[in-house]
Amino acid sequence: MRADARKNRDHLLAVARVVVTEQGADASLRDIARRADVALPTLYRHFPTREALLDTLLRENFDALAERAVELEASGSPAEALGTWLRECVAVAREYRGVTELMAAAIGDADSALHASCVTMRAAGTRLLARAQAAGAARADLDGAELFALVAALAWLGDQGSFAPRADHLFTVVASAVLPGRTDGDAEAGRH
Amino acid sequence: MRADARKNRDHLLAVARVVVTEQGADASLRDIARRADVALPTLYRHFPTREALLDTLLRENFDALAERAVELEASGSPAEALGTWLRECVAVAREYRGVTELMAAAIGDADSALHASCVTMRAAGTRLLARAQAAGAARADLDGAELFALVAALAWLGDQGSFAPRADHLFTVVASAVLPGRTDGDAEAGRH
DNA sequence: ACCTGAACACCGTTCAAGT
DNA sequence: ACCTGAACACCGTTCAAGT
Repeated sequence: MRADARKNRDHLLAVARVVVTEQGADASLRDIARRADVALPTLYRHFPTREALLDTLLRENFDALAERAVELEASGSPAEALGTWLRECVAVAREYRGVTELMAAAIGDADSALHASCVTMRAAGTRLLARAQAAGAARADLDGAELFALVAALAWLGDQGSFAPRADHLFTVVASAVLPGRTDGDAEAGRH
Repeated sequence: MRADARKNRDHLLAVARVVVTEQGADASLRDIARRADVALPTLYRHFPTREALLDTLLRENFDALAERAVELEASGSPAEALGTWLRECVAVAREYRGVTELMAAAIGDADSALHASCVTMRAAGTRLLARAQAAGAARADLDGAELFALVAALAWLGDQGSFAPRADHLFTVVASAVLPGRTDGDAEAGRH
């Protein structure tokens, strides 16, 4: 890649991070290009699709979650590991508004630029879930795809302004369905 | 209201019902007006806001849910009544794509045209929840606002194509958190 | 190889003019 | 009282032309 192109790409990404933080995943691409002092077709050249751009913004965090899962697999109780990881997943999925719809679309579309990251994340969750199930700590009738969906739904709740104040408590409620009988390690037990 | 205006209004509503079913809650207003053979400002005159239009489409169903709650309050076990009502709520919220975001926005905004309907619905749920809690059947640390949020989240799951096949099962999972210990009356127990 | 101006077809919103 | 044509400011997407 030519030096000027590299510079444009990096700058576009930095600006996109700001704008998507402000406006969410459906931010105006025109606005991003404008604020990056670049013509719109330049943005399209580097990121042919809105998803390609968001993929680049998200992949880092998604892959970090997969690594984090490996870490947690080796430590603590299976139940606590899963609970902690779920909480961190929701936090990452909430980093930008509107990402949950994207996750849902990407996991189901092999052609999506985000697909690989989502599949990696789901696989990591599936391993943690299986370990907790083997220990009898997690609901047996759940699979990784459903865990992924629950994470997305909980992140979605946090994205809706009027539900956001309840999002933490509702995480606890749903987590208690995934990990029945677990009383330690969740947000509220840890708080008092 | 003048006869021609009434006719326009009714026709707009009928067309909107079709278009919103096809395209979801963010359907093109221009398209609705076009397919109703009416100029765009005519649509704006009758429904000054997209929300005002959707409110009219939804109010009927939302109010029916409130009535349905009254019916269920007087019948069967408190747990079964709540479980049945929750399932029907999710079904109504899934009637049009994108309604869940709208519900979340409307419940938190007193100026929204949908606000009253949402508040009525939440109140109905709160009564059913309180009855189930008094019977020791429902989780004590939940309130009506959280129940409303859970319904919206479950409906949202059903709206995401890739999650939709899991939506029924995830309803059962979440319902089991709201109504712990209940083994009858849910979709899966009823199916075998 | 990379960038840009300019166009195209859309959208929501609003105003002044018609009947 | 009600409806409409037409304009405005936006948007995503793409092409031909520049360096």
